Amino acid sequence: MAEKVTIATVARRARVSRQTVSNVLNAPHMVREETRERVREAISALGYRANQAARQMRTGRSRLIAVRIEPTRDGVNGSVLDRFLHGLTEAAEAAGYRVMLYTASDSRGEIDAYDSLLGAYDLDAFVLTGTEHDDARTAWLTERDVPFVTFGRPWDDPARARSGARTAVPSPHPWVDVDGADGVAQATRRLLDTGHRRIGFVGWPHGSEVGDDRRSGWFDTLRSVGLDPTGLDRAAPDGFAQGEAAARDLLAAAEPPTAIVCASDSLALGVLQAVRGPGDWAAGSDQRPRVAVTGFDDTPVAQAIGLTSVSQPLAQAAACCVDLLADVLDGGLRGGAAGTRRSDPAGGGHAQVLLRPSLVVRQSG
Amino acid sequence: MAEKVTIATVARRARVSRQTVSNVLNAPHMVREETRERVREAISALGYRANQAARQMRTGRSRLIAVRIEPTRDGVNGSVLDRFLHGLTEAAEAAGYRVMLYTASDSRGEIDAYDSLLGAYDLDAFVLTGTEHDDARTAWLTERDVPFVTFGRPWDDPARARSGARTAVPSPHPWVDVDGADGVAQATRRLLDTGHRRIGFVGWPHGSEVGDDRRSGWFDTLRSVGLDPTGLDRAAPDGFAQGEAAARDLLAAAEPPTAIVCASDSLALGVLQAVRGPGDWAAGSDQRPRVAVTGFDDTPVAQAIGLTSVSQPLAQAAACCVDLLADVLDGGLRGGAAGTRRSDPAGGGHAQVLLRPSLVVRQSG
DNA sequence: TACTTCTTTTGGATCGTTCAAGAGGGGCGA
DNA sequence: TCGCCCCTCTTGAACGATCCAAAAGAAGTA
Repeated sequence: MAEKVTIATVARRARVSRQTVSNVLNAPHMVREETRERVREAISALGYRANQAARQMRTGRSRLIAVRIEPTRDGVNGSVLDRFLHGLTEAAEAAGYRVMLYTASDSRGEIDAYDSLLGAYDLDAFVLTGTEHDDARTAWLTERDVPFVTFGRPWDDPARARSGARTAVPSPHPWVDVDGADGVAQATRRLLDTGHRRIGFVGWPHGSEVGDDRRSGWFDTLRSVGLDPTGLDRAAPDGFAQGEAAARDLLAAAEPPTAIVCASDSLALGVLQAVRGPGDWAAGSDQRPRVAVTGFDDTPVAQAIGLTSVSQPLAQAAACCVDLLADVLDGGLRGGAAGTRRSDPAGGGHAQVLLRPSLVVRQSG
Repeated sequence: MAEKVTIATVARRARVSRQTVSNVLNAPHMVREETRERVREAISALGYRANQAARQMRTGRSRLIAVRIEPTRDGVNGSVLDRFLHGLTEAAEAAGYRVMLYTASDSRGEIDAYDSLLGAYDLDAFVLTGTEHDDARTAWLTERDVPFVTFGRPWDDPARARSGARTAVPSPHPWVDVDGADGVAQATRRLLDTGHRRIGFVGWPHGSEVGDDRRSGWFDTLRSVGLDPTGLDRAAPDGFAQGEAAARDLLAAAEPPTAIVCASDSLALGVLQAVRGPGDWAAGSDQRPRVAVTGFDDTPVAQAIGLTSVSQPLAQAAACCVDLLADVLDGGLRGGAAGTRRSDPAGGGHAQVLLRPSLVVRQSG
């Protein structure tokens, strides 16, 4: 077992003091070029790595970011969080941070978890996935000046949230989100472009912010080209069977739609079932279905089944979360990720990023 | 902002010394009942929480466990790791540990990650998911006496691995796994019980340990009742289209199988496609398919589509991983999880746990 | 009373790092 | 020449916990 390498070991070898080594690491400009080089050489020769615990004790910063891991959701959308987590971990590593997990069964439990994590591990920041109306968690964190970013808009004021970053309204906290309305609009527009005129929508029951936002993308797009969406949408809880039932209902109308846009892949899978013949299922089939179907989230199932779906840039969203946090934590030293639509804080508001999803076109539509 | 609560704050309030407070926390038996109570009262009144960084600096233990988060796999099986992670985090919290994530693109990168994590954060242990033949990572960790558990058997010697814990062969390191062969055997046996005699198998190409293990469950079960499995299995890389192709090939045989067991839900989904009529897809349908199909992993897709599938007890597996680590780290203070088949170390080997999966029967078979 | 033994408490040292303050040397203007 | 500043580097102290050695107190024994 090799001797433990500390800053003192490095200092001895480079024939300087501990503080100089520390300066090379944290404030290189204060050290003369020649000395800096000598210290760097010693560091890599000895394989020195700064001990985070000791650093944390002095600075109060742990370089740790916490994110909640939720129990797998019902339905097909299980792997979304998974992909986000992976992106988050990767981006955090690049920025010199690590990701720590915690669980909680509800908002109250999540706040307890914050308390415990902050007390024991001095966490630097939190990433919240999914935001609620009038969120108790964001209030708690804000009150205590704990840095955090949400993946999901603060939906407190629907009218404001709807417009999102497009008008750069001051935000109560930094957030990153994917523009669901835009994704659904892309899907709808493409169907219009390929000649469809009666385009239906199967989404979640009214009242869910994310669901209403996605529906608005379909609604507004139809209206913008002078088509009447009335009677062409159905609301159903997320799920295969619910999607199928909604689609059957929609198709039983006097003038059934020739295409259906869905708020999730789970619903879309059910809709496809209601709509398609057996031969169409094959991934390799180039046979067009009778009714075009579009999903949302581009889950592995959509990929397997050949379902056209709206794909969220999860890795990019995760990278943005880390960027925003790094801005707060490191004092704006890092630039934003490339290609993001970023609204910088204005009038006391916080940074907000709204990403555009992309449409992955497959055989289903 | 409240004053920071340290062990000294608690000591002052309870009118004892710091050491006495520390003893109450780490060696309560050394402190007189009355004093102990007074200190406990002060701790909860002040909301004191031990600072892990300071504790770690003195003791060298961080109470942190690391696990790799992999990029989402191809195919339907995305949420398996997700569920395992959730269970791991929950079990770790209960045992007083936290879970930290890291990424790596290959074995070499993973070893670099170990090095970095150990150097910077003094990690207590690692959980490896998925094991390879002749794994470089386990060798590295063993060499440096870093505690770890693998979720997945060490497959170094196929003959030995096949028998698993059933014979309690000394293991090179602690591991937890799910008995895939047993899961497939359960599925096969159930098909036999419901009258099937020609039962096929669609699995991965030979050479993958997990795949061969699952195939053996089907093979051995047929043989045990005097049936000949010859010609009734097909090998295909994981995926929907591959499963469909394999099934078509199988069904084109002179005496096609009346039921097909699959090594994954992805394959099963493709097999179902090759096998079923359109009406059978509905989750609510009670129409029996022409050919019974069984998957593996009980993914959300299987749940949505009504596919009979073998379900891995992932939460339990995660809890076992934590138990085994706690045994090593805390010196065997904790008992094993209830209801596990546990082989305790014998003759210098390490603890190993082989869990039984369960069959979730749905409409598909 | 003095000595021993056992329990409980105390003060000081320590882990590895960064902060605050200061020392030493050279350049520059008065 | 002196004083001042700047640049570079060094020294001592601190963060908050635990470990260690030893003191204080209680109780038993000669």
